[in-house]
Amino acid sequence: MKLSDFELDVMQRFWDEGSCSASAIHKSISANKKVAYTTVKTIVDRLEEKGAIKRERLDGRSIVYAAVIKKEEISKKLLPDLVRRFFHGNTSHLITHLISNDKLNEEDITYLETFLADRKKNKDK
Amino acid sequence: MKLSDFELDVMQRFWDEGSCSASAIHKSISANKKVAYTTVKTIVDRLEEKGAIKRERLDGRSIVYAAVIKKEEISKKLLPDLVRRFFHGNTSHLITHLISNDKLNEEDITYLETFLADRKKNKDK
DNA sequence: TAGAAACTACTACAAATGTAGTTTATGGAG
DNA sequence: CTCCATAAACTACATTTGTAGTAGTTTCTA
Repeated sequence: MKLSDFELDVMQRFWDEGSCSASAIHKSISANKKVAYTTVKTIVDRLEEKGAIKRERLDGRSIVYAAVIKKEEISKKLLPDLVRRFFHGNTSHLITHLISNDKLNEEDITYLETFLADRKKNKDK
Repeated sequence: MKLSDFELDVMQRFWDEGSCSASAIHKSISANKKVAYTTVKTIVDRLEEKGAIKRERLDGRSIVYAAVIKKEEISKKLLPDLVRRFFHGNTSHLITHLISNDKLNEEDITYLETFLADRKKNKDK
């Protein structure tokens, strides 16, 4: 399933906040960028056509939709593409890039070290 | 600068192999998917219009183009978006996701540990 | 040197995307 | 019970993207 940027922004709301109506999505998105309600509704309609969300119930006249596809289904497609394109298919290179460029704080680093250590331990089992 | 998927695939060649002609790009891409030469040429033309590449010289009748924008310029835009969308803006989450899901081998893990250790050392200086 | 091969420039077009207006129906406030 | 704000449904349209054909031009090659 291929989703456009705007469609992804809308899915974000379903993934983060669960089921909601088109107007709820519109309110949420309006906080960041000016966009007409009907624009958002169009995207919601397209997501429904694509089978990314489905009608769950009614709240007054409002249709409450729920996500059908999971965030992971999308990221599992996007990540390998990105790694291939920008890091020669080598995940380690992406990781070191992230560590170098994304100003991780000490806490993050420690967390990662622990994570790596744990992973090694579990691997041995 | 926003580039489409196909445009990115073409840029890939410039980034990896340096300056080249439309037919060289076509040959390279043809190895993976069947596509007409003129299709590739159209993408190359669009990349030139966008200012992503420029004419460098001629090789017989062939125009040899060179990348203008750097890979980093693009990935520096895409990565934060991806992290925001799929990992709540938390880079560490993306990293642990990559470590967990992308079957890194022992070598990769060791490399990362070393990388983290070095980074810590340099930070102290 | 004449024709083939290959390359550029230009044109075309359907599908996807971002954006929003118009029409119609209705839940709910007073 | 009536009216209106609001939501759904439908329509519209410019731009971008993927895809490729055609026409014209230039370098080789036999």
